Amino acid sequence: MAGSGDLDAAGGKDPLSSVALDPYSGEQLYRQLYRSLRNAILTGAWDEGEIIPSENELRDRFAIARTTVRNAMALLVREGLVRQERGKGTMVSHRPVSHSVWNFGSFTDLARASGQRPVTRVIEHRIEDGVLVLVRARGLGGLGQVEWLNLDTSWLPLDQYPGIDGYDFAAQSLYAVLRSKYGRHPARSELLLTVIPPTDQLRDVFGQMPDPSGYLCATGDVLDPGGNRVERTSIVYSPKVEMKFATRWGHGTAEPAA
Amino acid sequence: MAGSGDLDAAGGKDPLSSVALDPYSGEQLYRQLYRSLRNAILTGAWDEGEIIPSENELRDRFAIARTTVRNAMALLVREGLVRQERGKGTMVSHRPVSHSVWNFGSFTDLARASGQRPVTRVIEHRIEDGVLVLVRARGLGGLGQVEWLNLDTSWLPLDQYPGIDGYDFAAQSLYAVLRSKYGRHPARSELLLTVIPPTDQLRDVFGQMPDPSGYLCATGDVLDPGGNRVERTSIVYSPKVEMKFATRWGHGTAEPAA
DNA sequence: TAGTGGTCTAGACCACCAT
DNA sequence: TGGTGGTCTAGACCACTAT
Repeated sequence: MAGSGDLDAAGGKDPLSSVALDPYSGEQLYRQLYRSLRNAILTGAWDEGEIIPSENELRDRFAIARTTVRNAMALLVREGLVRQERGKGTMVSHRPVSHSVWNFGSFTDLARASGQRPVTRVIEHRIEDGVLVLVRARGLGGLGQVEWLNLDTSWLPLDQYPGIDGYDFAAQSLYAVLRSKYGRHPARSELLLTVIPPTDQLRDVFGQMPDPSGYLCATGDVLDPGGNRVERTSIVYSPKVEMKFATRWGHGTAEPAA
Repeated sequence: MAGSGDLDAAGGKDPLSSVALDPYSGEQLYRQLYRSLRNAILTGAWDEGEIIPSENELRDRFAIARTTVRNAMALLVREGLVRQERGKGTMVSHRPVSHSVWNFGSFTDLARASGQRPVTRVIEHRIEDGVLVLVRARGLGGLGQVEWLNLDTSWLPLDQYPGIDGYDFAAQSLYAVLRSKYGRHPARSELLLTVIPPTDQLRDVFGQMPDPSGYLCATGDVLDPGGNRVERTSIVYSPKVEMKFATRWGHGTAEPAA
């Protein structure tokens, strides 16, 4: 079980304790290391600005060449997840979103926070190349009138979730089924924000007037604590949803340079 | 065709004929090679899609390690000036590259992560109702070509910042001025994400083809540690910027309800 | 088959930072 | 002074492409 298997004493922690690299897995070593570090960072294993294990330490620990470590680091640097400083070390550079009013968390949380009932309508439920494609409109409402706020598409491989096409996700929460029936526990998500043009389907669902020039769309993966993909998802947001974010810069004396 | 007379023959050309690397110049070897290749590419020594000398050829020619050649190549690839294909070679490319960013850090962070120089162009600088309206295009680049990634608008009240309209923010960082001249220290921001339709100005700045249906825009306040507004800002992102978000649900073993 | 870029090893020396 | 990342060497094997 991943998650709370930490060890060590004296405030010790080891976000990489359960990580092992397999040269025969078919995946490149530097990619495995990159994924492991990335997962630890995005899981919040280290705080903003905290120093992660040095290149030499990672080299010794995983018995690989430093070049391989540096290849992994290069990917993290390019993504802006870490920054490196000679003489000091490699620091986490991830700026977590805090106190977002409307976040990308679960829709049920959002509904609960606003004190309204979440409503789900299944719009599509089809199998495509061994994958269940589930399209749901999510809204808040009353009985007579529902305000539709999201259009969620989920891709669920049948080999990973045998029989999942038999559920009625208008009546049951998808995540509840994933947890109780398949033992999968969504813990975090990695999303890419894009703008998509209006379609008839979106106009139909959101009923927005006037027609917006584009909709905000978040596409990506929902992952379990170990960094394994639970589902692939795409969420289109109604213009009525106010997407607010709070970011903070640096720590203590650190300041944004521009 | 005077002087260096190796190879060539039929249509022979050698864009690197006058290039020599000096290990004692103080500049790193891979940077010297990078500059030489970059210069040759930008002066049109090779056509779009044309294959430049292979890594092994450059290694032998300049008597350096292949790692050093690859370090130079990595810079060119990151700038989108070349693309590499295994088995084929390294080809000149002028395709735009995308920039992956996690959350909304400062623009300097983006530049630092991509290892390129941040560039600022002041597009508007006017006073309106006692407020300095400053519109800046922010980009990454090079001397020859700049890739514009943001269009930032800042609103700065003159009563709060007397004389701020006298600075040249193409030469100085806005935040550096706010800190050093006005003692204001930006620490965090609260932003609202929206989609805005294309305008001629945006098309002009980003030069995106095809025209996107909308641009991602973050509008809100930049605050100091005490929560006082430092500036009001609006940032429009180029479609080339890949906006990534990581979210976490609950804490430890907590799980999303839906 | 010969050549390409992709990955990896096992070293080395350096400038820089914290102590 | 010991540790860090930055640079560099001199190899190696691989998957892939072109011929």
